[in-house]
Amino acid sequence: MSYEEILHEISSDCIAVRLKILNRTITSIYDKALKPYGIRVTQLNVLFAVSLLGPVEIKPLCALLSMDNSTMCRTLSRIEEKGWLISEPSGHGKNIIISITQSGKELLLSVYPAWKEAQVQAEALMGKELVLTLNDSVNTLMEKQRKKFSI
Amino acid sequence: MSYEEILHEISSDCIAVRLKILNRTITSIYDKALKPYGIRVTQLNVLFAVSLLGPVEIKPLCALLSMDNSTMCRTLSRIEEKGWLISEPSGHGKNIIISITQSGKELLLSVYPAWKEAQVQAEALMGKELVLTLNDSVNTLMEKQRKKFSI
DNA sequence: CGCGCTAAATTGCATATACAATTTAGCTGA
DNA sequence: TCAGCTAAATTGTATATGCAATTTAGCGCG
Repeated sequence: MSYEEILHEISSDCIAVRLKILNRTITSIYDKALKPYGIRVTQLNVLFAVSLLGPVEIKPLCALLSMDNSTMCRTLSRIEEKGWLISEPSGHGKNIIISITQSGKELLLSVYPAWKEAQVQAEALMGKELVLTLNDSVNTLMEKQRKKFSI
Repeated sequence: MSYEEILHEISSDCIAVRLKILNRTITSIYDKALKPYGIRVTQLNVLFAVSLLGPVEIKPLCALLSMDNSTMCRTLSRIEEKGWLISEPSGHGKNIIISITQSGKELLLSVYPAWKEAQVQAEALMGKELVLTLNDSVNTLMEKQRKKFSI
C-alpha cells in the first residue's frame, strides 16, 4: 500500500481526528455558555453525575464517566473549592463519599437555561441524526459500566 | 421546572457528557496503539493534516482541525522536536510554513497497521452507524472550514 | 528610509487529561 | 494488639486545551 493511499484512507476515515474536532467544537460551545457561572463543562458533567448518583464514592463516578481517577480527584477538588460539592471519609479504608451541596443544587438550577441554549446550538451543529446515534451508543457504554460497577 | 426534572433531562440528553466520555475512550484506544511509536493521537492528527495539505501555514491548519493557535503551535513544537516536521519562515510577516520531513513520512507508513487496529477497535465500540454519521457531520464541518479559509 | 501598523507567533496561566509512583486509612490474621 | 496488606486517594510529570497578553517580522505610507 502506497504512502498516498494510506494518507487518503486516513484523511477520509480517521475516527480520532473527527471526534477530536467535534469535541473541541462542542466543548467550546458549552464553556462559552457556562462562563458567566464560573464553571467548565467538565466540572458540570461531574456535578451532574454526583447529583444523579446521590452520595457516591469516587470509583463508580470514574467508571460511569470513563475518567481517570487522578483527573476525577483534581476536578472534584476544584468543584469542592467552589462550594458545590463536599467530600468526607466513608469509614472504609481511604474511601471518601462525595455529595452535592445546597449551593451546588442551586447552581444546577441556575445554569439550566444556559445549558439548554448550548444543547440547542450543539444539536444544530451536529445534526439530529448524529445526536441520536451518539446518545444510543454512549448510553449503551454507560449502561455496561453501571452493570459492571453496580452503580 | 423542578430540580428532579432538570436533572433527569440533563442525565438523559446531555451531548457534552456523552461526547467527552466517547472522546476519552477513543483517544485512549489510539494512544495505546501508538505508544510504541512515541507519538500521541493529537500529534498524529496534526502530522496527517500537514502531510495532506503539503507545505502549509499555521492558520489554515488551525482552521481545518478546529484547534486554537496556541495549542497548535505547542503541538507542532513537540512534533518538530521529534524530527517529523520542519518549520521555516515564509517571508511574509511572522508567517511560517510547516512541512513534513522524510522521517515523518516514514513514521506515517510505519504506524499504519497500529492506526488501522485502533480504527477497527474504535468502530467496534462505537458501532457502524455512529461512525458513519460522525463522518458525515464532521466532513461537512471540515468542508465549511476549507471553503471559508481557502484550504 | 524610517516609523508605525498589523497580524501571526509566542508566552503566561489555568484547567483537562492520563500514566506512574507514592502515601495512607482501615482490615485481617497471628 | 500490632504488623503487614490492600486498595483508594494523592502527587509527580508530561501532554492537550484555550483565553489573554505580549512579542515581533514584514509591509506600507509619509
